Amino acid sequence: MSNHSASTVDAIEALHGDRHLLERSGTAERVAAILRQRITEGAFLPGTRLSEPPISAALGVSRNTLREAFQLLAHERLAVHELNRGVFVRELTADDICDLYAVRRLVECGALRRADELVDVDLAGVELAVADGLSAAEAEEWRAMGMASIRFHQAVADLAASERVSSTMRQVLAETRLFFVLAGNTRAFFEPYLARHQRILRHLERGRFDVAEQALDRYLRDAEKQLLLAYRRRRS
Amino acid sequence: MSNHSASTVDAIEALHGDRHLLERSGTAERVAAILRQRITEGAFLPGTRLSEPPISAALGVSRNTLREAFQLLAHERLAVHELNRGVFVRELTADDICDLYAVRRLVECGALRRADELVDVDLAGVELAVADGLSAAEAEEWRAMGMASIRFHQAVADLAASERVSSTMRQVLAETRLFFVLAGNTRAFFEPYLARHQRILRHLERGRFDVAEQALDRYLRDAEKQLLLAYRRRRS
DNA sequence: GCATATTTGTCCGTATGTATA
DNA sequence: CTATACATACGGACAAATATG
Repeated sequence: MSNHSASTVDAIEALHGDRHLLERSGTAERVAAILRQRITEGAFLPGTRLSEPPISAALGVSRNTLREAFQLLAHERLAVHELNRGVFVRELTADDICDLYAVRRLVECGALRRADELVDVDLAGVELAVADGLSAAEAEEWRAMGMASIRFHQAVADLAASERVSSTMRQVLAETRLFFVLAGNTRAFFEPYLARHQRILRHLERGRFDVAEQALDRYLRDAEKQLLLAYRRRRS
Repeated sequence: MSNHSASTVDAIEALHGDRHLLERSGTAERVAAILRQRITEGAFLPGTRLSEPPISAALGVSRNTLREAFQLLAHERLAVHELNRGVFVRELTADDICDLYAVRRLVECGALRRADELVDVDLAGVELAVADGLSAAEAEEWRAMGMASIRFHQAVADLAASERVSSTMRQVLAETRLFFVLAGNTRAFFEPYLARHQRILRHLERGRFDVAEQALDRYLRDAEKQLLLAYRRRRS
């Protein structure tokens, strides 16, 4: 037997999905990556102004390149740009939550429908994401589990085997991360979804894409409700 | 020899006439708007390098601002950015056509499905786009008719009443315009779709969103086939 | 409501690295 | 291999808009 386990092979295989991260190597993209992480970690809270002078000084880049990075974040909707006022970390409204989940239902369920009419569908990415979610749950690493959940949904969208569908999904999921800081990256928020990930995967493995689609649709509607609840609770 | 053909030089020269569009706020976006139009008109052909020095000189903006505009175009996929090489007008492959139409089926049909579960759906936008298409056809303005067709599909996506769905559709349709220059903005290309726009609208007006969705799906599959044909013909 | 300080928007000059003839 | 053209990134400058006391 080879010293590469099945999951290792899968992990290497799944790296193909990360190739889009390597294509960019400009400074602006690297700066954007740093800020992106800080924002999704909650270090820069929603509404915070991202001021040019201190940040460019702190990161050691010029204002010009920093502004390019800001533009990338604004395009991802993680930040908003107000003319002559600067860029701010996006503040979410209840409407944003509804809108975002409407798009996710449209794209993710649509991806499954599209995958259903393809001849060759590779479920390795989905299986890996579910396995990672289980490991994270056993280790009680709730933040890692949130990331595994993100990967699950990205993998589902990737089943459509369309570069543009995957790219749209990446954009939408980047925004979804903003909700996680809202929900606090807690166990109570993520754990209930583990079983549903597994159930959807089982449907897919049996080739029942239509059943999987319905399960995914219900899943997303429930997640939306729960997030709206957390949102209102925080507001009061 | 430079990779700027004589017609490319002419296209850059003609930019001097666009300087009057630069008067309002958001210079980078205004520059992007000009280049966007020039690209979709076919003034800058696919594969053309968008060189910083001549364009910034012709439009009277700095290279910094121009680079911001390039980034916007790259994000819309109208241009591609290659590190340390510059930005080029996107060259389309047959795979791009298939991928693009797969996304359009997913988004547009998904939007109709979403609209079906909304209580209040306003068809005014769709009706207007169809009417404009008819006027353009009677006046035999085939380029105007292409624009009306774009508006029709955007209006269909807007029925989902989701800011993000509409935004995704705008992105996809911007790319679709690249195909029009490929198909040559001709009567033969656009005219057959007029009747189908009307038929889809009639289904919507009768509240038969499911029937409209099927008609739209067939419409998009046919359009894809025709475009692939035009693509291969041009290649030979 | 006004004067001041800060910040953004935009431009320029330049040094360095990279690709191509 | 060299030379040229170009993109990348920096730092400084100034006007205009905005925020602050």
